[in-house]
Amino acid sequence: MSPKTNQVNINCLNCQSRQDSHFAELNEGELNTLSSHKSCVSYKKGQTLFYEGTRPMGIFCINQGKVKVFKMGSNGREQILFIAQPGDFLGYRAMLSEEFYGASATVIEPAAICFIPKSDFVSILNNNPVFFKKLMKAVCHELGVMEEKLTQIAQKSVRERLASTILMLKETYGMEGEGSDVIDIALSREDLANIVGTATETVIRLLSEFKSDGMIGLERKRIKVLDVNSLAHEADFYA
Amino acid sequence: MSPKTNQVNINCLNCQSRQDSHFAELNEGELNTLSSHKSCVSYKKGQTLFYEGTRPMGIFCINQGKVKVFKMGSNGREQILFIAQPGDFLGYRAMLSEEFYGASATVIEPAAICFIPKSDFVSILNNNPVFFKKLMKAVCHELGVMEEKLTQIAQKSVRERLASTILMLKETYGMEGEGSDVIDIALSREDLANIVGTATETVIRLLSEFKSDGMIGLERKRIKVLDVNSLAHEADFYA
DNA sequence: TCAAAAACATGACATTTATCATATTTTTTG
DNA sequence: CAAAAAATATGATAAATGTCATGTTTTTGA
Repeated sequence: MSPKTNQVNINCLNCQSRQDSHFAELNEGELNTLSSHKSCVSYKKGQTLFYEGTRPMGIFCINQGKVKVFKMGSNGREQILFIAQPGDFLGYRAMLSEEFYGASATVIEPAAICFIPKSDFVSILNNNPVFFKKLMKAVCHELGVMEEKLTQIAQKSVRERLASTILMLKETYGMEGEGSDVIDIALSREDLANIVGTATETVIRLLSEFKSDGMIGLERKRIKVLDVNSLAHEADFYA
Repeated sequence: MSPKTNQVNINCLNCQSRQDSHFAELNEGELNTLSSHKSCVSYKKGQTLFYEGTRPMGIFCINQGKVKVFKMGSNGREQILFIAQPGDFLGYRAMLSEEFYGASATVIEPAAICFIPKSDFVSILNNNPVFFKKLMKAVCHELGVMEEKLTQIAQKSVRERLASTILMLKETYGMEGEGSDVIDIALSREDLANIVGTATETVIRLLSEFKSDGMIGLERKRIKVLDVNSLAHEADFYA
């Protein structure tokens, strides 16, 4: 209808991000099925893929960009559960447990994201036991990761959690080769606070301290990790 | 060898707890396979089923009793992830993700627990897609529950979390009918603190306050919920 | 490009919660 | 049963962090 949609054309067969995804080992037939049934859309920063409390109709597969997945607390603050990047699936947990979405997903860096209808995804799941097992393994791993995060939030100080989060972000989203010490996400201080589970002001203050101590550099929004060892020390034991 | 073992004989076919477990709908053949391969042991309070960091060799299925599953923090305090009861499986998450145990499991109320070797469990999983799907659904649900817990710990005050935990314990472990307001677990104040994620002294103080305010009663270790509404109010919004 | 909005930053202060000390009660065990 | 150990309880205090206020810088959008 509209003269210009934000629809984009991505074929699963040639998808660069597929190698990093659970779809890596699907056969050509399955990939063609996916390609012909899915829809692909480009999103701007701030657009929301799905909202907590709504019913999942399929899964999202990220081709490009980054997406924050978060729950809204009763105080109105977001708790960011993880940040998805190319190759990641979104929304399959709620779909497979047949529940409403337990979290919302909002784009934080311009993205291209494919949507695969529930029926197609489930049909692949039913016909490909290897894929099913791989996904099961992934969910079980995720659960372990979440239990670890829970323990960290429950037991570590904000200072320790921030140091630990910076190191994690560097590992997960650090650039390749040259400048690998720069965290390559445009994260606001507020988002960072919502990962760590603290107030925005506290993050700002602690970042200043870490900078004064020479552990990190701050250029605009980008955080540069200067001293991994000191940060690791801050992260490990009670301050 | 030993003149008197703590071995017990439980047949899956007649197991009362099976109705509450993921094994509820296995067929007779599968149940017989389970029964002939598993071993069943009775445990006293304080005994440990498995330790964080070790390799899973199978799954534990609880017939009787209660077990706390926890991670040890770097400060030496336990973070209790959940409390398992009859019908619950333990250790399948790490087994299916092919990782070491991410948590330890220790008996908190005298228990009878069956151990099913990995190969038997996996073989049922491979031959029974319905069971596999059910388990997948359960893991996905668990993940959602864990994400909710994470958000609560990150965003709510200790007071709110304690009120919320008391209500949860009443729901999950409350007795039937008469006296359904009594939480039927022998939880030490320390264990309770390790669920809530706070210091033992803080739990003791807050329990005293809740008691003064008439929201709960304390008889020995048992907590009696007297005013659900007030507790819910304490749990929901910032104190 | 410029104005408005959003994000970032810093100070002052209040509050929650952890920690340490110590006393009392309950439970365990020889 | 008595002694020892563990759990519970309470007070005093300090530290960490949240909240509110306000100013500055950066980003956004017309």
